[in-house]
Amino acid sequence: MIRVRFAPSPTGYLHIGSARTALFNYLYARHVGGKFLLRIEDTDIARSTDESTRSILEGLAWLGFQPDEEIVFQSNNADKHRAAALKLLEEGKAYRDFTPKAEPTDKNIKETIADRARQNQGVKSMRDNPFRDLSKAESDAKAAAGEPFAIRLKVPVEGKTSFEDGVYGLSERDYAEIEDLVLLRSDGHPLYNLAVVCDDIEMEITDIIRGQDHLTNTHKQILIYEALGKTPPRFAHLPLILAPGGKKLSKRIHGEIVSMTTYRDHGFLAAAFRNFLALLGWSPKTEQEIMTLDELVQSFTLEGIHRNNAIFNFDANNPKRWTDDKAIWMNAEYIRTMLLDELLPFVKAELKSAKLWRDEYDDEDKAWFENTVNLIRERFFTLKDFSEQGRAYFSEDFDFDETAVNKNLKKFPDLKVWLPELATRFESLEDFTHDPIHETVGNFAAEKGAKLGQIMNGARALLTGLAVGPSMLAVFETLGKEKSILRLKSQIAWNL
RNA sequence: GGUCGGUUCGUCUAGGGGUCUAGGACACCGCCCUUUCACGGCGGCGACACGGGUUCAAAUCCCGUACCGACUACCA
Repeated sequence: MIRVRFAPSPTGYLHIGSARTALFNYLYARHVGGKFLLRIEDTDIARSTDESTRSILEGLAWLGFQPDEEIVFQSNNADKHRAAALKLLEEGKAYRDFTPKAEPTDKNIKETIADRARQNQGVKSMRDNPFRDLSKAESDAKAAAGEPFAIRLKVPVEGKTSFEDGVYGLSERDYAEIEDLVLLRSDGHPLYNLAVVCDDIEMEITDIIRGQDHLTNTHKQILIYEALGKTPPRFAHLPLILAPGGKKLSKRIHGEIVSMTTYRDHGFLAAAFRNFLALLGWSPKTEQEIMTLDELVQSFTLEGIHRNNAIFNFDANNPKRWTDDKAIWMNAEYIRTMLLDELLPFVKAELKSAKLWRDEYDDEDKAWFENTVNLIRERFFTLKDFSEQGRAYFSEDFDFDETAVNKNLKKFPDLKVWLPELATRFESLEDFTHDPIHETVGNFAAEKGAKLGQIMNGARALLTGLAVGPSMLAVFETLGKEKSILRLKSQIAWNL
């Protein structure tokens, strides 16, 4: 039985890269008929928060990835991790390091590490720790005397680790490049690499699919597996999702754009976003791009995953491009092509949250509601559009777009009397449907010596507040005789 | 600095020695449709990082360079 896990650390909301990692794990598990598990890696007490855990769970739920077994919280296993470290110490595969803990500097931590690595270049061996070969008696004595110590893995002097990565192929690393990593902090807290390995063993994980940033960690973890006498699982590393310019996509620099909840809150359909995410770093190798979850599951293989990083394209300074163009397009594609019945609940929820929902839409006005949604969805990009651009269809209280008013109304002052006049013509219309409306407006335009478009667009501005939208005949019909007349006569837009 | 990885249109990608004058999608531009448009149809722009090899033949294999990224913590 194949068992995979998604293991986020709760130090923020669900990141777009993590979401994709979760997606790929999920697709892989489903594809091979295995299990998809979830583990919260909350061992960094200083940075982990319950709030983050909730946010991550919420994001996963939105995307539709429910774990197949109970969620594992890594912090609950700290005792087991400690025991493993002690066992390795006992067996002589690890040692106590009595070197005093270095005080953290306030400088950028990444830079500090790189600087130190540069300085140590060619000078420091990975095996020159003075406590590495301390006799057991001496080590025990110091420990008994209460001297604080960390426990480090005793990496062999000669040899190399190697594994076959499911995406990157054969990966080898000389022991000389790997430090004697710390397993247990001097305050007794187990560290990441140890915790991960122990938990993956405990959870019987067979395949680890995670970000490429863990590629080099893998060698350290394999060393731990070996020390523990366990066979390592299979590994597959995913290329990263970067920001425009090829830089790391971070919440600190890029803000809410990297958070999954942002997409939900901006009217994205989970199915559309999931589809978009799947195509970032993976390809079905066909020309089909719109794929249902089932289709994704069916065609998902590790071979389709790329080795090069993908860029999540967006422009923070351009509201129209606040997120990746293709993601927006895909959402629009879903909105206008999915089964209407599947879309309706989402529209209902959106209207409810905008206080535009009326219970009649579920009852006597059901047909009207469905037709209207079907009519206006053609040009919409997100669910938000139903309550914003589409507001005039559901409420009398809507705004007039400035360009619509200027371009289609004020530019033709005659319309100020013509449109109310057209409304009067409508009053005598028995059958307020496509053909009679068409005839009435056509005759009216001819009478006035105006172009049909001039009348139609003026009416559009008055009836919908916008310069764009569906065919006006459909709009008249949808809004109905009463509202059409009322809005044509209204002088509000003229006084703006 | 070291180790490792990567490099096909602006972006996501197909391709893995000949079928490549490099295919698709998004974006952009133009035309058509038309009462508007953000729909639809048609078309256009646009890429194999660079330099050496190997080969009859290289986007595809090898080497080097450049650039980008990851790791190099008693973070995860």
